[in-house]
Amino acid sequence: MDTLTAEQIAERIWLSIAERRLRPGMRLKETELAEVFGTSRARVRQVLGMLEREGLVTIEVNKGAFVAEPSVEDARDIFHIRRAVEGRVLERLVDRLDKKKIETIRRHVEKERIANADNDQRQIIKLSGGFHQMLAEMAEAEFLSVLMRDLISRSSLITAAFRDSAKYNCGPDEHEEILNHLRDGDPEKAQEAMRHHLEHVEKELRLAAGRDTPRSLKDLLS
Amino acid sequence: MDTLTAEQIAERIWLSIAERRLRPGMRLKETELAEVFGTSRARVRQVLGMLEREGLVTIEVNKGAFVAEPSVEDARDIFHIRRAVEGRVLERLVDRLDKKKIETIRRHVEKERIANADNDQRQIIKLSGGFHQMLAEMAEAEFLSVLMRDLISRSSLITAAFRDSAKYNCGPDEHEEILNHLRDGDPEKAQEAMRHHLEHVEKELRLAAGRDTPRSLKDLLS
DNA sequence: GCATACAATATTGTCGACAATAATGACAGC
DNA sequence: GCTGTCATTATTGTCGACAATATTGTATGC
Repeated sequence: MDTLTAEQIAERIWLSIAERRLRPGMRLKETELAEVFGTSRARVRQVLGMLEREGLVTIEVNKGAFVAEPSVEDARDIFHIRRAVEGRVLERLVDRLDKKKIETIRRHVEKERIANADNDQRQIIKLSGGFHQMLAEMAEAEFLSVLMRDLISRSSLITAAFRDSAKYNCGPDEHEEILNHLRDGDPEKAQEAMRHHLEHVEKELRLAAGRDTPRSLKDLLS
Repeated sequence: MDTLTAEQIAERIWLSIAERRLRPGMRLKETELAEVFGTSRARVRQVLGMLEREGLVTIEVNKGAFVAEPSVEDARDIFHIRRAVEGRVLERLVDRLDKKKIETIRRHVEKERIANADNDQRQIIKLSGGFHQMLAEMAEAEFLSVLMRDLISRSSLITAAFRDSAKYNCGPDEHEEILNHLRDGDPEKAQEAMRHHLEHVEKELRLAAGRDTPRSLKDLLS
């Protein structure tokens, strides 16, 4: 892979943020990124624009790009909206799922299980988001896919920022439970399982008092 | 106004689409746009990227940018999701509105009324979207504002594509009704009025059979 | 010694030139 | 006269150079 596309670079940065290698507030210099990915500054700027739109970085004019620093309120809002959107997705899914799609999802969950067994963090993160993205795409509403992509990005950042352990331990069991209810054609239970899943993820965040992401040195030293 | 910012250019193009001067499918050549707005191609490309993310234009690699052509399904989906999102906004608003904010909204609706009386299409479109954007921002959830902006853009395109008359006759009366219920602290009635408002707008679209936007000459001549 | 002004450096913002690709038109062969 | 091929033109994609701005370092006056 010689020349990376903007999307590929964006994914790499997203993964670095989700893996907590890039922490909220960190500076993202254009020339550095360009060197790292062996590309031009122009492309890096394009990528940073995409990431800003997805809420992963903030860009200050004439200052530069930084990994975004979501607030506790942001975290709550995102999960709140996400519960609503995932609900709509499942609503739409019941009419649209056939054996073939169920099988596709099943294979995906299987991959998640393997990645978990291997403790392959990068794959775990990618596949975990991919599960929800796949459901949104099967709902066959263009905008829901776009929206879900956005929500997954922001959720990844929030998880990285507020989670206690470095481990991304949202195992595939809950995904499989949702899948099983979908297979059984039981939308209510699928909805319930999804709600439970999202609440579980949110509960594991430290949203109470201590925040992980000092906004500035001032906050850090006060 | 000598040099326009990317946002200003994007707004101008959005307005042209909403006013039906730019129709779905129309080609948007970079050099032409650059000349029209007295700017560089680089900036135009930046703007086109923004508009693509908002769903207003589609970009085909090595082909160029075109005004997006929403399908009937897209239209239904957008309004479906929009109803849900506007509902969440109103939910959050009840706890957050004070006299000052109510007054701000009231003044906005007043402006809408004036624009309507003057039959100033451009102002009508801007203010009509601005009403919903204002509510979303008062809900104080960053992501809801971003989301609403997106939904408003796409709704404008859909309205332009599927509406019978050229007139943008979503008058300020329904906005005022929502405002009144909010002022009275009656969330249920506000929700009801919003639902009615959005359904009214959607009902006025020709989403049944005939579509306004031929995807290609083949469709047009078959 | 401290603060302020100024210079040097680093970083981002903007643009125009060139390369790559697609669309169009001309021409030759049949 | 029609079709396929090639050349021409038009348009988009990419990049590096330069300008504008912010940051850091240095010196100077008090």
